[in-house]
Amino acid sequence: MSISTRFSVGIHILSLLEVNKEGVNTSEFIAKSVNTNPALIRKITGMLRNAGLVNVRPGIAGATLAKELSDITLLDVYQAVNVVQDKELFGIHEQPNPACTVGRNIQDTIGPIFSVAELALEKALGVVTIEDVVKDILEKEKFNNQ
Amino acid sequence: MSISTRFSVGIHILSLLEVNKEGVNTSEFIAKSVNTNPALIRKITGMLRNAGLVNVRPGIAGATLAKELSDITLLDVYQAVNVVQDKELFGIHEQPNPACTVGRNIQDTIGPIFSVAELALEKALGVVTIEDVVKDILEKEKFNNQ
DNA sequence: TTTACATGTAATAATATAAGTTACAGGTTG
DNA sequence: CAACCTGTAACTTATATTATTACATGTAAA
Ligand code: FES
Ligand code: FES
Repeated sequence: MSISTRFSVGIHILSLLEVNKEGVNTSEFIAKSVNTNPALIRKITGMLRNAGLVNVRPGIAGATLAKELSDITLLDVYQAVNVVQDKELFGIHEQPNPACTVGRNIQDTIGPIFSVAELALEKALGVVTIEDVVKDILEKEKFNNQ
Repeated sequence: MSISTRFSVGIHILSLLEVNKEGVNTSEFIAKSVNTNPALIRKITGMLRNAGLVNVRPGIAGATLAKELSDITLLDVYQAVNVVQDKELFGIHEQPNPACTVGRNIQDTIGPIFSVAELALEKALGVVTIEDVVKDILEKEKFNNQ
């Protein structure tokens, strides 16, 4: 099992909006860059818009960033594209046997532990910004062209 | 999307082996406790055995713990039941466009970042043992019976 | 205002994984 | 040998992802 690529695609889109900020970033253009189809890009862009991360409107070609690069964390993107519902990173088996000591307590015991782990993950995503990502991309690019 | 319940079921099984250590924990017995079917329990028990966490052998009824409770972390279980391949918690879109600055660098940039987040998650799981889980279950049990 | 084009969105299909179920081969014990 | 259990494969069902197609709606320029 892996977390949906909507997350990495979301990061990709935002990075592209910065790197290609002089151009017009239509869903078709972005789709070619990501190597998928425009409808999926529009769906994800819509999610990013709902989260206040990009500007995009019906009929008007191209999306633009709605916030400073340094103000968008990977956690923002993670939450925006809705790959994991809150407190549901780990699935917990439903309806364990209430007649069993373990069964009637396991969910309440495991739940908070899983939440701590989930928060640790989110914290790690929260300290990285799209600015960091773009800088790293441009550095790698420079290095490869030497 | 959620990580497979094999993880929570694995924790459930190990906890049950301790709480019911006086009894014979056959796959059928465990299945009733977890509220699923015996074949799935045998599959997961087999994974726990491969990871050296339980003793279980063909023809012999019942599984037992193969290590001290305090020596089994949730990370051990997480890895044993194979819910997430190493370095693959986050899916990354394949074949981004190599003709694009972002496309030809995004994977190498995102990969390490995702690894850090994944390690943060695993670290959080590594500090909790099955002993902690069992203790909490028994505490909750005592509290509910007051 | 009409034409061209972009976004929003729904419907559909293909693919992958999880989880439930059934069946049976093979091991162990009495 | 008989009863019982584990290991495992096959099949089914359910669910989520991703790709694809289609079209309504919005915008702007000719
Ligand atoms: S239902 Fe008893 S251990 Fe989960
Ligand atoms: S931004 Fe991902 S391929 Fe160009």
